[in-house]
Amino acid sequence: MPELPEVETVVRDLRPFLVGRRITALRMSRMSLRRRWNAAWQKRLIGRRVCEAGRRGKWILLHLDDAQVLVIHLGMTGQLTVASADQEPPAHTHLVFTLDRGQYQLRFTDIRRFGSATLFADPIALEKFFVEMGLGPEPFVLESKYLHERLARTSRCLKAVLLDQTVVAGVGNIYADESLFEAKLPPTRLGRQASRQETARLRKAIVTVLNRAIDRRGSSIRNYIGGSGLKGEMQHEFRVYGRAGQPCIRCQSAIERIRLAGRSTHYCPKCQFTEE
DNA sequence: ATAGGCGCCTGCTGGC
DNA sequence: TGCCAGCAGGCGCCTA
Repeated sequence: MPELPEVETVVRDLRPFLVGRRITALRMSRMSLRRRWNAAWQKRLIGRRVCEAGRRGKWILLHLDDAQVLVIHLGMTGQLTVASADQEPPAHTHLVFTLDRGQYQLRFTDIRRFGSATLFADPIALEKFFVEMGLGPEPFVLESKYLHERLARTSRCLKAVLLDQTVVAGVGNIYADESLFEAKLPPTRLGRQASRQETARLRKAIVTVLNRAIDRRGSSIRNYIGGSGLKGEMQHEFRVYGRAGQPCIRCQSAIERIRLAGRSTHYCPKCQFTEE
């Protein structure tokens, strides 16, 4: 579910509630998450104060006062929220952090359990983790020259490349489709067939689409909610995602849906295939 | 080395 | 009404 705009919204929502707060207790479910939660981490977290909330790609970073970093990935159905302790946590809540005197809780809920929670000793260990997985640059500092180099050496289609977190961090299935529409490029075009001009258009489109989605607090299709429990509004402004059969907003052609890179892919068969 | 496919999970929807 | 297939915003691992 959550791509960069949703994760950014969660972080922005959580920041004022979390920064300066101390973790005084931690309760966890027996269900394992994708990256298995280590029971020994409990001891390392109690008594720590949150000093910063950040994001890298789709990863949420909670920096603690002793340099440890609690890293959370929302997978497909993850929710990270701060809520009053007197309201019952929803089903599938796997981690509950009591804050300060217990009036508020930080909760990690994840129906499908594709998400994860990991604790790193310090920012250096975290950086090593990102380097080892080859996490690509943030879209907002993505350079067209770099993107063109990455595209030039692959025979995968543009859709597959955009989903690859080692090329650019944070784009997922929705915003890949929306970015390709914005750039007027076919999702099926091979990476190495993309010209410099098209690459520049694509880079710009990604930034435009992600910023618009952040302004709308992300997309809530089924499970997504922000850090304060509020839904996003971007789903009302999709131009291709989930619009198969409906008219293109630019040329009225029916939006098509195919399977690409194992994912449902939406595009306009006319204006994304017309040479600029 | 690269690219495609499957598995991991649960819940919901639509067709029969 | 009930059942079952198919689908869902992600990623890691395996194989060819």
